[in-house]
Amino acid sequence: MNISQAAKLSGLSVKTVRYYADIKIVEPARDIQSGYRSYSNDDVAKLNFIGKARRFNFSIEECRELLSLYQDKNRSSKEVKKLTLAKIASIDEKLKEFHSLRDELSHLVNCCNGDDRPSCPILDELSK
Amino acid sequence: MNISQAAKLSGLSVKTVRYYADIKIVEPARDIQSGYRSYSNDDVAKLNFIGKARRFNFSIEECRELLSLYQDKNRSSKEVKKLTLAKIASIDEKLKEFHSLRDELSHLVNCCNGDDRPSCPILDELSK
DNA sequence: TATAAAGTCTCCTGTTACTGGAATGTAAAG
DNA sequence: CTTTACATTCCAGTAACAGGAGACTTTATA
Repeated sequence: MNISQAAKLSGLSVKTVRYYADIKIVEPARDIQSGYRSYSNDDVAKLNFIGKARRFNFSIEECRELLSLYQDKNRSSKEVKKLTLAKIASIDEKLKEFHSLRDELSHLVNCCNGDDRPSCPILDELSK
Repeated sequence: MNISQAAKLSGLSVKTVRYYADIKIVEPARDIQSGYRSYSNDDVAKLNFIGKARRFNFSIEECRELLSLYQDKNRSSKEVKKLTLAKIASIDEKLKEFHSLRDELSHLVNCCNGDDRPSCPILDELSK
């Protein structure tokens, strides 16, 4: 099938699918006549896989790794679990950061009158 | 003072400080002899301000806005509060996303044996 | 069948907020 | 006077694409 069909089936944009071909993560066959990319069902399955992994916040390089594990019938689930645990840990870090950011900001907002006068504890804090 | 001094006082890297000059957010004077950037205490205060605002997850453009509010003695605290509330809202969104990501991933991890056998519910989920 | 429209191709630029490095020039220390 | 430290500009790279130009192929319509 052509690229737009593959894009539709995988829920990705044509641009993204073409990008994935460029970076050699999903490399479709080529129609010799037209030079058009020609996607198999298997290619679409890979696109789907990557799309999902991306939504789980895995980077492209991690997707590459997961994909090769996925295609390796002898892989151990241990390896996949390890990658996933590392991902969870990095998400936890971000969660912590954002939580404390949020707390500090909302504290500042609560101290700020939000009126037409210039006095503003938010700016005061930023300039300390 | 020279750029390295300004960088040290503001807790930013020299590269970053130079970058901030390039994008015209903190524009120091120039030494006519050497062409070196020459930072005043006021410039350093701005660098500090920006550094803090960045740590609060404000983008450079938002920093620009906050900085001009900061320098406007007639600004109303309302404007600053509005920006900050918007920032909190966007952080809340990210928090929500990351929370649900985390939950899904840890659910998958709990289902995965993590042994030397190939069966892996994580990959199964990604390939669905 | 001629033409128009839709789809595809490659290549280039821009995004965010810097970081690293090369080549070169200036200032301070010995 | 030379070494060393610090400064300058300019270019490339980062992550993961999106947008657009110009050219070509395929498909649909008149």
